[in-house]
Amino acid sequence: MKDEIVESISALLKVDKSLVKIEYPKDRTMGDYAIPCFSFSKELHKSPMDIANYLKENLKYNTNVLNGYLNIFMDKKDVCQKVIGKILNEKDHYGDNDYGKGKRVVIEYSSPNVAKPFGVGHLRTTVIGQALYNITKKCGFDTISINYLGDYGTQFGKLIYAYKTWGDETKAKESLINELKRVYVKFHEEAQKDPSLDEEGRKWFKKLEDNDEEALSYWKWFKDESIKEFDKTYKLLEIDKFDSYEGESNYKDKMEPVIKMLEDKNLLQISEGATIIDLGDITPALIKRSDGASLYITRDIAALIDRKNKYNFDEILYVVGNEQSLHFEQVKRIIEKMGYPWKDQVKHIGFGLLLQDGKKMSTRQGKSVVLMDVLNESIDLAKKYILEKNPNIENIDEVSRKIGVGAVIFNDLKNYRINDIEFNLEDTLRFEGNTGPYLQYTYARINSLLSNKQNLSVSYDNIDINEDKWNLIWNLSKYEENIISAKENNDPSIIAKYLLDLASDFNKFYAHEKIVDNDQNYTEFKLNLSEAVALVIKNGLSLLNINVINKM
RNA sequence: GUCUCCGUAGCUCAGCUGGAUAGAGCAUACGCCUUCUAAGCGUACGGUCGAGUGUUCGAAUCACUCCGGGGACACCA
Repeated sequence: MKDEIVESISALLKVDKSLVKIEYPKDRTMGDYAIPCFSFSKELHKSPMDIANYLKENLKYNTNVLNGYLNIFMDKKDVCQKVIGKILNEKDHYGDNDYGKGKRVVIEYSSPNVAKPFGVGHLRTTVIGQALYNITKKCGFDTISINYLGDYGTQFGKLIYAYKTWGDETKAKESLINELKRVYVKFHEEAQKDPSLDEEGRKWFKKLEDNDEEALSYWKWFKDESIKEFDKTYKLLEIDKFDSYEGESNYKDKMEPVIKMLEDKNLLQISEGATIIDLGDITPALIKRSDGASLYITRDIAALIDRKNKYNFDEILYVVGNEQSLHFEQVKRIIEKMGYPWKDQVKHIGFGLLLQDGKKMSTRQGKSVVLMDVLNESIDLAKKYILEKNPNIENIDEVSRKIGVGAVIFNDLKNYRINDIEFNLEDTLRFEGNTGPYLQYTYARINSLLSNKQNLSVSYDNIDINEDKWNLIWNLSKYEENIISAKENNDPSIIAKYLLDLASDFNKFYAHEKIVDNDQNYTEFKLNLSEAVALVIKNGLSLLNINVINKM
């Protein structure tokens, strides 16, 4: 619809298409599309009003002119028939588009640390990453998800030593993660008294690096058990699987070649005993410690080059906190200095902190909060609220799980990702206002209406499309452009806001008029419209990895 | 100190690739269920868009300066 309008205007005024901007009027009653005519004014040496009036005379659309804007009114019945028809026909595929057709995107996200509980610190990367994965696929990209586990480093030497020294096999069988946590704490306590323990840790890490069998088998055991443990959290979040599980350990033998390349290109310098790359106006990157050990950035560069070779991506997204922006800037500069022409394909998708009372979220002891605990707490609270509203509900466990988990995810995704978000379980689970449960409630409401549907074909002859309905239909037609915008900005909150707006429009419609009435044809039309809304809510929430509920 | 992000209603935030009277939710006060899920809808109250200067026909939006807050800044990841 938009393209046609741009074509006609640019032809009529003989101006370049890029000059023709199509906006949405602030007030929806002013029109469906708005063309500001100010920018033509300079080009054509006429007043915006004259230009707008000229367009009004010569365009085949129904228009009006106000304050230098040309407002266009679409044929409501025509749009309505097309949009509803398209949605009911395409169902879950409504909004599919080929924005990214033929292009490949790699997304790295979640990335919990092996041998540690899945902390709430990894919630944001997980849900933002997963939403971007879903959105990207919807846009037709060939998408690859990578979970880059923190599975390497001196702490594994310490863990092996600690487990060998103080580990209890029976406890380990119950929960290896808890047992590792216990011995790791013990290690640190003992190491305070006896610093030689740190040396033991380093020795075991060295053994691990040298592929010592015993060290490797412990390490592998820790890693396998950790992944099993993570899968419980992923299952609750309904994240099936990642296309690739990698770890820092995958790159232990790929770093030397990278360092060699850097050397060959004369990029390395020695400074204060360490090996660095000078990056001009930003902080130099530390490639090797003064003791010769490699660092995080070296592994990241090795991994990046490896992925480029392996996947030949058009874009790679790193869903990692804002605080690492310097790190990624360094990575990009180094890639560029190495002579690779694709540094602009590397994108850091940063996000703000999860705060509680204005401070980084942690337990009373200052430890990181276990994500599973937060989700379970949310589910319990949801259950309590649901039973207050509806004591006879069926499938209470399933419903409270979907609402409890969905609320936490929605709370994370509803705001612009760069901003810090305040986490308050009460607010998150509020059953009023801009929340996940509000959307799920709207869906459930529509779902119960739909039992009245008779699947008749609708005649549009005597149908009145009032403001409530038109707002809804117009909003439904904008779904695809919102998905694309969410991808362009790599920001799932665009979808979340869109859905809130849509649900709000539906609830107005629902409150203002009766949907099932005596007029069979009109009822069927309103039910079709309702079903279209339900399909889009379901579809949009699924992009955010949130489930809908049929009854609540 | 340098770099960077942020500053919009009492609170949480939209709007920011410049455009028509600055929008939601929560909170507060009212109103709406003999009729489809009131987890909803509506009304009222609430704003020098941190401050200033500039660019522009037009600035919450762009640029610069300042103020306030967060984060990063070499041997962690």
